[in-house]
Amino acid sequence: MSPTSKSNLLKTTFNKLVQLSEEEWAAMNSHIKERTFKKGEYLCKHGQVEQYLSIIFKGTCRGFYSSKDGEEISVAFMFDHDYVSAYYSFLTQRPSLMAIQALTPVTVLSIHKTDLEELCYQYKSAERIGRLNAERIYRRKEEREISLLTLSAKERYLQLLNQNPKLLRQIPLKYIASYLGIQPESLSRIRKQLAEE
Amino acid sequence: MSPTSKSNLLKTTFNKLVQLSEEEWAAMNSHIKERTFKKGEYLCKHGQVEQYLSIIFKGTCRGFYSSKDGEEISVAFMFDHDYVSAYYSFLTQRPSLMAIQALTPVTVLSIHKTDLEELCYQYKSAERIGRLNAERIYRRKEEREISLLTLSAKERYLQLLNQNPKLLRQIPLKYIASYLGIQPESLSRIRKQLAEE
DNA sequence: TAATTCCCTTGATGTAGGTTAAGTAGTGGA
DNA sequence: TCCACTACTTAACCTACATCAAGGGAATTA
Repeated sequence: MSPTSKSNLLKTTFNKLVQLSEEEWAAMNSHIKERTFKKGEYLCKHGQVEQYLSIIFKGTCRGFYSSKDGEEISVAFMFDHDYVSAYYSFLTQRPSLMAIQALTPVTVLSIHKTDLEELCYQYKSAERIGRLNAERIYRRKEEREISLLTLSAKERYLQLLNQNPKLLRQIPLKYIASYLGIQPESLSRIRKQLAEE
Repeated sequence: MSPTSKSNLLKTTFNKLVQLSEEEWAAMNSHIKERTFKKGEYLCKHGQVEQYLSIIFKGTCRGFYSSKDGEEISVAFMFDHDYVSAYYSFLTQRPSLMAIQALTPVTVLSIHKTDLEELCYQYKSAERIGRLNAERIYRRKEEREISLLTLSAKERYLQLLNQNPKLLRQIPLKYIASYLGIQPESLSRIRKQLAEE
């Protein structure tokens, strides 16, 4: 795809949060950096400080924690045109507990923390972008909390498929299992059950 | 307690988020409203739009959702000097899915959404307070997500007691059970088990 | 192409927590 | 004061999911 369509993606995405003037847009655009990752590479590792707020141009990522006993817990999957960032680390500039890994080859359009702060301070939209993003992901966590507290693993799986059918094809089942809070074996059995119905 | 100490509570609390000038502080203080609730009353009901961001001067509250089958799911407990608000509704000004109930007689110091927006727009701190609050509660949800995904009910109970021993005395066990994602009977068993050890 | 590894599945068995039912103690209202 | 109600507990039984062990197929590497 052409640089123009990448620009368009960014423009569209940011405009959902704040109405940027041509001037603001041009200033922001000049700081956008394209980054690519191979399958399996990390956009952000555990312990690293997240420098970028990015939007996925093409590809699939997952965010995950590591529990004390070394197990990986997937907590988010991100696709084309989604935001991607180890958000808490990005906000606080402290070492990240969450890692972000490319599950396919990935191209993202990134803006650096410093640039975003500077730009948006200048244009009075920084706090707003930050606030709206925080609110958005907070809401998502709240929904997830309800889902974890009230639904069975099978119901959560169906909900997930319903919300995001792409998952089925693109993401290894073991990651989906950990996202659902169950073991891969259990997910296997749930899928078998559903296929038989 | 005197009005002065109430002022002090507010000043201290807000100053943790933003450094307010004397002028900003005076302006904000003039819009603070004291509200009281009896035990069992609601600070915000399901379906209502949350108008206030409040700080508890004295008392204990719980926030809870209702699942489709009519069950209550407690998701937060708030004590003296904590923020309290049906936050998502406050942010979006849409009807709240979360209700907030006084578990004891409660006195809060509240600022109205409109006043906060106006004030802080004027003083350039609005978005900042909003952002920092959203980030704070987001982080809490993230921690809770991990806890729900990786710990057993018994471990979550111990973690909760550890973080907030007051809970033991002040909050009915059935609410704690629902917060932990288990039935009251199961919490009973867990408590018995722990007592025997 | 063979070898290795990873991913997914299946089966057998174990366990945390759910469900149902019953009983006790404390609390507020008439 | 008695009644009704709610909060909490206990016990018996049941279910969803975990754990352990094994095997097959696809993908990666030599």
